[in-house]
Amino acid sequence: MGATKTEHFTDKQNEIATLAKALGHPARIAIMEYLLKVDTCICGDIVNELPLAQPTVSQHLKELKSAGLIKGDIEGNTICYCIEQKALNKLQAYFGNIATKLEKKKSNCC
Amino acid sequence: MGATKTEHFTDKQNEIATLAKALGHPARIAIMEYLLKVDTCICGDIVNELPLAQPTVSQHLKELKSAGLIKGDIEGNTICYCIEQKALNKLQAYFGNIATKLEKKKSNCC
DNA sequence: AATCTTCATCGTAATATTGCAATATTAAAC
DNA sequence: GTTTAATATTGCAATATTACGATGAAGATT
Repeated sequence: MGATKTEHFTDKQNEIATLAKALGHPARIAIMEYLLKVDTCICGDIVNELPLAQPTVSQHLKELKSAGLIKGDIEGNTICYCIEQKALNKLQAYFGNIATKLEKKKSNCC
Repeated sequence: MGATKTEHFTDKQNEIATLAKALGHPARIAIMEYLLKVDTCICGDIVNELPLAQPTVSQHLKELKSAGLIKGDIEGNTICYCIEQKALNKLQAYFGNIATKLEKKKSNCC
């Protein structure tokens, strides 16, 4: 096996899982944090920021992009990668909602 | 390889990545949502809620637990699994913070 | 005590991920 | 047009994940 049975879950569940999965690696968290920190988007130096080889970083960027967490614009022979705000808003809303509901419940269990 | 190079990243980055990774599967998202919805914690019927075999569900629960997203108390021969609120608060805070910073930035790029 | 119920673990097959060296691609610089 | 610089792609080895049948452990039921 090894293949996730996505068919059986709702679109929303799959969407959140995809976003979470893409962030489920410290290198990709580090990339997001770097993109958040940097003002200009001359993002060629992500490789220098990370302790990983260039192809590996490129692959992580690709995964973040295909999950919709970042977008990349070609600009000459450099590429400008940026955080896709919409995706982060979704995550914020999702976890905010859960946290709020948990607060209300105030666990009558465990 | 296949093994993540966690040593090179900060504890915080690894922590968030671990939480995100654990949520990076629709079945585990579904489990969390079910735990959130259910009032009582007679959680033996998670298996019935999901389109997966019992050992698979058990394994997903184990992963959620080892990531610190849920906790489980043995109660007779059933187990009461509940959401670990602290973990959800961390996620909320993390993504809330990023979303806020993005809002302030108002992208001068891409 | 034999049985049932609930859940965990083991073993294993199929597939996915991680990481990198080597190699391509593409555009700017010369 | 050749070189340089920045990024992507390919191919591959090591490891991890996903899923499930079979089996085990342990309390509850009869």
